[in-house]
Parts: sequence; C-alpha cells; structure tokens
Amino acid sequence: MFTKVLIAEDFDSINIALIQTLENMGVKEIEHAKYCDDALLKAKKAIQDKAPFDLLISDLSFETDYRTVSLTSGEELIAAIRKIQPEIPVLVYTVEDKTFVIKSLIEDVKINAFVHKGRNSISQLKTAMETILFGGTFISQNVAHALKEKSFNEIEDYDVEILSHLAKGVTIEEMEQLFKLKDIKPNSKSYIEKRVSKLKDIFKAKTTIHLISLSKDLGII
Amino acid sequence: MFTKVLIAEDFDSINIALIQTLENMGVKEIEHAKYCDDALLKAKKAIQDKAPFDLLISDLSFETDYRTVSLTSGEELIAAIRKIQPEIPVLVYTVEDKTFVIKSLIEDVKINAFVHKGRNSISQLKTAMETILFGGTFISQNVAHALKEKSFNEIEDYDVEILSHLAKGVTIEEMEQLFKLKDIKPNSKSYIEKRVSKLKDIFKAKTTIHLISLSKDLGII
DNA sequence: TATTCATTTACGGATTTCCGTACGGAATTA
DNA sequence: TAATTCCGTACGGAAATCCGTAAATGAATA
Repeated sequence: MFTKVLIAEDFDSINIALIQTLENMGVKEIEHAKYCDDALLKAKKAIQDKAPFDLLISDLSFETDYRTVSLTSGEELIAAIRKIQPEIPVLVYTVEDKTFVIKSLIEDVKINAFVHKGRNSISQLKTAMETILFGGTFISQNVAHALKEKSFNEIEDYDVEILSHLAKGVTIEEMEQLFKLKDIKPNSKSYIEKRVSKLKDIFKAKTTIHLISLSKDLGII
Repeated sequence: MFTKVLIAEDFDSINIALIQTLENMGVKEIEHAKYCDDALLKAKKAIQDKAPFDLLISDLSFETDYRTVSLTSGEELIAAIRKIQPEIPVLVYTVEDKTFVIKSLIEDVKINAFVHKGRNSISQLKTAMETILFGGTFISQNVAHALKEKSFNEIEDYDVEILSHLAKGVTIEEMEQLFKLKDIKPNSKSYIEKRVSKLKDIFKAKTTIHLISLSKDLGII
C-alpha cells in the first residue's frame, strides 16, 4: 500500500472522509491541503526532506475565497507537482463529469485514476489505489464512456477562445479587433464567422446562443 | 442537542463525515439515505414508530443513476417531509450558491439553516444546529448576501420561458409562433424582443448570448 | 521561379436582431 | 365620460449575423 499520501481537497467534509478511509487502509502518513498552493508547498517540502509523497489525491475545482492564490485548479496543481516530481501517481477525486475534461485528463495529463464522487465513490477510491499500485489506470464506470467521445478532438484552443468571448458578450466584430490587438491569428471577421459556423455544425446547434448554451453544459467554457 | 437526525445526501464521502461529526456532537440516533425516496420512507416509518426525527439535514442535488426515483431533489424531499411532519427543522447542506435558490429556500420554503459546503463547513454545521436549537435561523456567511439580492424579484416565469427557449436554439421569430401555438401571451415578436432587452438591462448583459451565459451561471435556466 | 494546394481574407446580399417610435385597447382615475 | 396610464402590438431603420463566392496570401513542391 502507499505509505505517504497528499490530499488536495477544499471541502472539509470530504477531507474528513478521505483521511478516515486512508487510515483504515493502513496509509501511514496522510497530509491534506485545502488550497492548491499549500499542497504544492507540502510536496516541495517532502522532496527536500527526502521523503516525497508516493501518491497525490486531488480534487479539480477549488472554491475561491478571500485568499489570493496562484494555483486555482486541480489541473494546475497536478502540472506544478509533476514538474518537481514527474513520476508521482495521481488520483483525481471529483464531481466533474464532463467528457471533455475527463478525456483530456486521462489522455493528455496522463493521470493514473479518475474517481467520480458519488454514492459509492469511496469503494471505488480503494479499488483505484490498488489498481495504481499494480501499474494500471482506473476510471469510474459511470464516466468511462468519456474516453470514447469523438467530436472533441476537432476543437482547438482557438475555438475555446472564440466561445468564451462570445459568452462574455463580445461580438464577432469586436473580436476581430481584439484578436488583432492580442496578435491572435486568424483574426478576420469572416474567418471567425466561419469557425463559429463550423462549431455549430459539430455541436448540432441551431443558433449561436444555442452553441454557447451547449458549450457551457459540456464544460468547454 | 438533537437526538434523532435524518441525513439525505448522495455522496458517500460526505455521509461519512456527517455521521462522524454528529456522533462527536453526541447525537444518539443517526440515519442516512442516499436517495430522497429512501429518506422519505425513513421519515414516515419514524412517525409510525412514534419516534419521529427531530432534524433533517439534506443536500439539494442528487445524482441520477440507474434507479428510478420519484423525488429527485432536496427541495422536493423537504416539501414531502414537511407534508407529513410540518414542524421538523430543516438544515440544508449543499454546494449550491445561487442567490436565486438560497433566497427562495429561506424566504419561501422557510428552512431553518443553510450551510454552504466548503473549507469550514463542518464547524458551520455545528453552529447552525445550535442556532436551530435556540429557534434561530442560520445562513453561511459567504452566501448571506443572497438575501439582499433585489433583481430576481423582477423576473417572472415568462422570462424564464423566453430564456430557456433561447438557450435551446429557438429564435425570437420562432418563439412568436410557438407562443401562439401554446397559447402563451403576450406573444408578439416585438414584445418578446422588448422583454429580452429588459432582461439584458437587469443582468447588465452586453449581448443576448451574454445574457444566456449569465442566466446559466446564475442557475435560472 | 513557377505551380499547386490549403489557409485566410474580402466582399455582398439575405436574414435576424436591435432599438426607438408610434398606435390601439384595456384598466384606472377624476 | 374624458383623461391618464399601462400593456401589448406594429413598423422601420441601423446594426449584426449568416452564408456563399471570390480573391489574396503563404507554404510546399517541382
């Protein structure tokens, strides 16, 4: 079993449950952080002390509050920790269920396990940890279909840029200027229009409003 | 302190934490249900046994799964339980933070406490329970501003109807026909346009797309 | 350098939204 | 009954979008 585990999770109630669970599983050292920044600090310190963590369990979304932080999400935290400790196994424990996000976590970020918070997530967590120990990859049954999704491969950062500007109330006309200012290419009104139109095809959206609505549902923006 | 508490919460991890917390507070009998339907059954049974619960702690949103249920949300559960046991105190423990929802829970549903899941929610939960014991109403600091919100009073079902149709890709032109078909009045294109324009004022939205984006963020649609 | 092909931009007309104004009817008040 | 206000509708011009076509640019290849 793992001996030293780092938990990054903002909700106190879930922290309590995770700690209790890991203790029952016989994990010797358990540390938890309610902020990503703190988690990174703990990871750094552990390396300095020549006693690095051998597993990271992390949430994805962290509530913002009065405190100003540099790392705002689990994705950022994972990237930051992987930078100083590339080989650390990562288990994501989250309510997130957007296929877009899950697919990218497994295939791009290459996390070792994705456990979806839910009615039986604690037993899944245990199984996931055992699977990681044996070098495998775990993903919760009820979201496993995410890996089969096709259409998202076609969507690039450029598209996300357009979509989020639209959602923030920027017109295509304004976007043309904005893109030129920020030196984002292509930036012609015509091209942006074409791209929006293509996105509507991909998502089978009837209007641009519909497109933005769908994008939000899917968690793309 | 309360002696018999019913918990309605789908996530196993949070259940673990809640039960542990209540035990530490000295609550004698604790029952929990992962489905609203089960919670209602337990409440009914307790009344039949002449030993009703003296507090309900409930989440608001429950994940849907293979099981077909009749009660799908915390709001519905609260209504159902209040019907058979009108005087039971209710504490809502949830991640929900839409001012829209909170305001209605406190002012219309008249729940006794609203605790927002977060970094220090367990200590808030304890305070909330003590407050209820003394006949008070508790609401988490960080969402307390919800009660002061004004603008939502101005929004009617008619507006929500328009907004959700827009989000589904219906144009205003089509909506005029649709409303006439469904006998929703007013239904002139001109009036719907005006209404949308007014909503943009209220929400300070720059474009209609922006308006829909904001509406989704606020949980109105 | 010339050729080809794909990408990006420019343009223009049809449609829709946007927004102000004006009209008609119903309810309210004097 | 006349006057006022409110609500819904009608209309029209300006702006933005939608969508197809054509021109320009640029990279790769011969």
